[in-house]
Amino acid sequence: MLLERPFRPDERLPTEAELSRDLGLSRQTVRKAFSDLVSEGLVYRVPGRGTFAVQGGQDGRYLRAFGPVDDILALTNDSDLEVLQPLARTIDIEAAGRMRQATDEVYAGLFRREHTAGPFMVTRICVPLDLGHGLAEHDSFAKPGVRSPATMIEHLERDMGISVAGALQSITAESATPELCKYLECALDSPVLRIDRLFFDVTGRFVELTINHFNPSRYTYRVEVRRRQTA
Amino acid sequence: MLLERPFRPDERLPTEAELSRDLGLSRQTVRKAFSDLVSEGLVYRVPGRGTFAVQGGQDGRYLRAFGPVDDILALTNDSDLEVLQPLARTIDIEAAGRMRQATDEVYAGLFRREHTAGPFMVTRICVPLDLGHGLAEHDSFAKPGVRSPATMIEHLERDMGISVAGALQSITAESATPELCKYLECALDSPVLRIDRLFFDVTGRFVELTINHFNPSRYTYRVEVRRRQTA
DNA sequence: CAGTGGTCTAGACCACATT
DNA sequence: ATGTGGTCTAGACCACTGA
Repeated sequence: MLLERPFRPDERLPTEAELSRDLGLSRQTVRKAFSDLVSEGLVYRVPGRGTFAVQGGQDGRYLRAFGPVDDILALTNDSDLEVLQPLARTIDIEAAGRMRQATDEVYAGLFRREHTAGPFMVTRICVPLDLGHGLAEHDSFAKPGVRSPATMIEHLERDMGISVAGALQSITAESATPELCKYLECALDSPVLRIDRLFFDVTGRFVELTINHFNPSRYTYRVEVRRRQTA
Repeated sequence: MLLERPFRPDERLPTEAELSRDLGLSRQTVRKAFSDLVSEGLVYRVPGRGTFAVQGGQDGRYLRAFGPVDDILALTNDSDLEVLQPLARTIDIEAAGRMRQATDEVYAGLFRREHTAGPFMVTRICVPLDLGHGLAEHDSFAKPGVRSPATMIEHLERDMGISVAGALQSITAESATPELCKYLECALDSPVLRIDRLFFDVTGRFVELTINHFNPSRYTYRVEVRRRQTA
């Protein structure tokens, strides 16, 4: 209510001091309002720089859940990533489109995650060209057969200076293709869980697309969803 | 850090005034700390009464996501619930156990949700005995064949005075059984999406268990997950 | 250097619960 | 009447950013 939309993506919003002065409210009240906007994912704030509008397109068809993105990758704990097809520059119109890229090219590769109990997930990972350049040199993503506890998100955050803010997930069920059977050690046409994740950073830019297939006998996706508590 | 665990479920915690005095902090600082605990789902607060510990058992294996529970039921929009098997008192050891009931009995029924495009979901709904008594009289749940835009959550909240706080979800893929094929209009052994939801109220008590099977060609589960922003 | 957001203190008034 | 959490004001200091 406080701020009149619309703001263009990445547009800088008025500062706390300005709003406090112009609206005749205390700074703490303005801060509370901004804090709520951040919680709703409408703006992001950078200490020393200001407050900015998030890129739009969150078309409301999605449930908005708030939680540690790190935990989405909870499967990462105690699991290794194995390179099946190294990350390489590829033409992938669909992936490029879903990440809203201007080109048809992305960096893409095929990977597998395994537990002690065996492989439970095959993932195709796609990243935009500019981010892929730096990543394609890591053995963890580029060397066929290499196993490591790597996570693409970690590399994006640590080495590329990106702050991943969240992901859009689409979850469905599919039949196992011959390729999936081979990698997941399941029967042909048996049901597999498919989860697509489109990651975005704090500015709303899409930074990674993963298409994940899970062997349901070795993995169940568990999520706790909580009603937004305004307390 | 502020408060030393453990607190028993529903145990009353010190008030803001007490902590502020005893710890030598301002009340606003204590409030901020409580606010964070609420966000993490560790306590709940009731105006005029106090602050209470949430029932334990959240064993940490779950991703904690924060979002409007109402939206979990987003599928509820523009969809009707059809009674396949009315809500009735039944012995269901597994359901009773998952809801941590003392007995082996629950109220359970089978329902179906349909779009204009046709049925897309079959759901088995289980509620504890004490809650079921009041619900089994609603036509929306008790009369075979009845279709209505009902939601069990709505009834729990509006008529039973329960505040649903969230749900534990387990998501996996299964093969369609003959019964599911009939109801979901899909092929035998085709993949279906299964989502189990265990709902709890603000005190941490489990109030409903639903076992949902989706026809993946008519429904995809979409969720936006965001990293918890402490801003 | 001035401006930004992040944190903290201190005090006020309110609606609501309990006694 | 008392005590609870919810909200607001007013002012302070800090770390960090950018010019």
